[in-house]
Amino acid sequence: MAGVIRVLLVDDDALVRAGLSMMLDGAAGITVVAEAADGQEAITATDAHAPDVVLMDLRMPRVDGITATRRLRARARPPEVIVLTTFDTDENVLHALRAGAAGFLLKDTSPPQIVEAITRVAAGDPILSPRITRRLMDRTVAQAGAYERARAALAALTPREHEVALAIARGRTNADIAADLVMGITTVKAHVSSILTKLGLDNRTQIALLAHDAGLT
Amino acid sequence: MAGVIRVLLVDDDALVRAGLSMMLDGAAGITVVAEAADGQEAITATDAHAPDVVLMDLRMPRVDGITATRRLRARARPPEVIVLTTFDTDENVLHALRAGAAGFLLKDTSPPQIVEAITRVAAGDPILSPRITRRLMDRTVAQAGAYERARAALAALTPREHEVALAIARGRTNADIAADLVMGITTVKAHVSSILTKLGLDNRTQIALLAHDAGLT
DNA sequence: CCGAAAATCCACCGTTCGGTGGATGCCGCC
DNA sequence: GGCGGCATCCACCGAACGGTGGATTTTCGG
Repeated sequence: MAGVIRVLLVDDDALVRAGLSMMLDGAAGITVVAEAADGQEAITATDAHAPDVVLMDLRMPRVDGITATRRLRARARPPEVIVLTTFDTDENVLHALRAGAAGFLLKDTSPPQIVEAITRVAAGDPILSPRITRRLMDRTVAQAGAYERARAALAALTPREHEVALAIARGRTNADIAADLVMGITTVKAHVSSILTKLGLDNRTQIALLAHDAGLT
Repeated sequence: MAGVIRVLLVDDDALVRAGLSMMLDGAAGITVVAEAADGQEAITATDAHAPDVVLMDLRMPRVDGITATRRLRARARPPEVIVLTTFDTDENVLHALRAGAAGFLLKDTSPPQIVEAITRVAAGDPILSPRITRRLMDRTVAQAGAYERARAALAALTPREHEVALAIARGRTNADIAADLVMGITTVKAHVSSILTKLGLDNRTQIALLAHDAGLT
C-alpha cells in the first residue's frame, strides 16, 4: 500500500458512480481506476485494473454484489471489498461478511467517512457503519447472557461430570460416553443422574442445550 | 451535545491520565472535567461533574472498570463509557459490552483516533478498535455458518415435523409434545423417526442441537 | 379425478434412559 | 484418624425412546 489506493466503483446507477468518482478522486491518496455497472463487469474490471479496494453495491442485475464479492475474494490477490448499500438487513450483512467483505457501509455515510473507510480497509482494518456495529454488539451481548448463565450452572459440576455433559452435548449415547471416557455404562448413568439433579433438569436433551449455550463444542 | 464534550478520565496510573489529559485538552470540542484513579472515584466524580463521556481503564484497585461501568450506566442520565485497555481478552470485551460500554479501545490507539472516538460516542455511535471489530465479525460469520447449515437441513422437514423438532429443541418428551401439539404419542414418534432419517441423525438430542443452531427458540 | 405427500393412528418389540439402593477405593482437609 | 466429596461399579426396574409394518384421511396439484 505504498502509494495511491486504487479503487473500483461497482453500482448499477451511473449517477451514483459519477458522484462517488468525483468525490473520491478529489481526495488525497485515492484514485478511481475503473467503474462497473454489475457484478460481472466488476470481476472483469478487477482482473483488468487490479484495484486495492472495491466499493460494491448489492442490488445489481446479472451478478449481484454478494456473489461478486465472493468471487473476487476467491482470487489469487483479492482486493478488499467494502459493501455500500441502502439496505442493512441481517441477511445482507451476514451474507456480505461471509462472502469476505472487509466493510459494510450504509449509503447515508458521509463522503469524508467513505474516504476514511477506504483508507482503513486498504490498511487491513475492518469497517462497519455505526448501525451495523451496534447490531453486532447487541447480538454478541445477548448471546453472552445465555453463555454466562450456562457457565454458572455448569460450574456446579465436578470435572468428570463436566466431561460427561460435554459428550452429551455432542449427541453421544451413554454407551458411547462409556467407551470415550473409559468407564462403565453404569458410571456414566450415575454421572448423568447427578448432573440432572444438580442442574434441576429432566433429561439429557436439556443438558445438551445448556452445555451448548456454555460454548462447549 | 450542543457545546464542548465533557470527559472524565479513569485510570490508576497518574502518568497515563496526565498524557491523556494533555492530549485531549489540546483537541477542539473536548474538555477534561475530572480524573479518577479507580472505579469508586469514577462514580463520585461522575456525580460531581456530570461528564458526557468516560474513558475507563479496566484493571484498577477497589472497584474495577467493569463494575464501575455497570454502576455508571445504571444512573439516571448515564455518561457514555469508552473502555480503554491493553488487554482485549474475550472476557474483557464481553463483560464491558454487557456492562453498557459504548466503545472498547486498545491502548495502542493513536491520540487523534481517541479524540474521534470520543466525538462519535458522544454522538451516540458505538466505537470498537479494529481488532475487536474483526473479532465480532469473525464470531458472527462463524455462527452464521452453523445457522445456515442447520436451516438448510431443517428445510427438508414438513411443517408438522418442524413443530416437533422445535419442541424437541426445548427438551420436551414425546408425551409432552403429544399434549402440546394435540396428537397421539404414536404420531409424535412417527414424526421423530421421520426427522431422524431425513436429517441422518441418531437421537433426539442431535435434533435439539441442530434446531438450536437454526435459531429455533 | 387420481396420485403423491402429509398427518394421523395402531400393535409390537428391542434399546436406551433415568432412578433406587446399595458398595468400594481414593484423596484432601480439619 | 475420620469425614466428606469424588469416581467407580453392581443389580434391578419402570419409563421413555426409536424402529417395523402396517392403516386411514385429507389435501393439493396435475
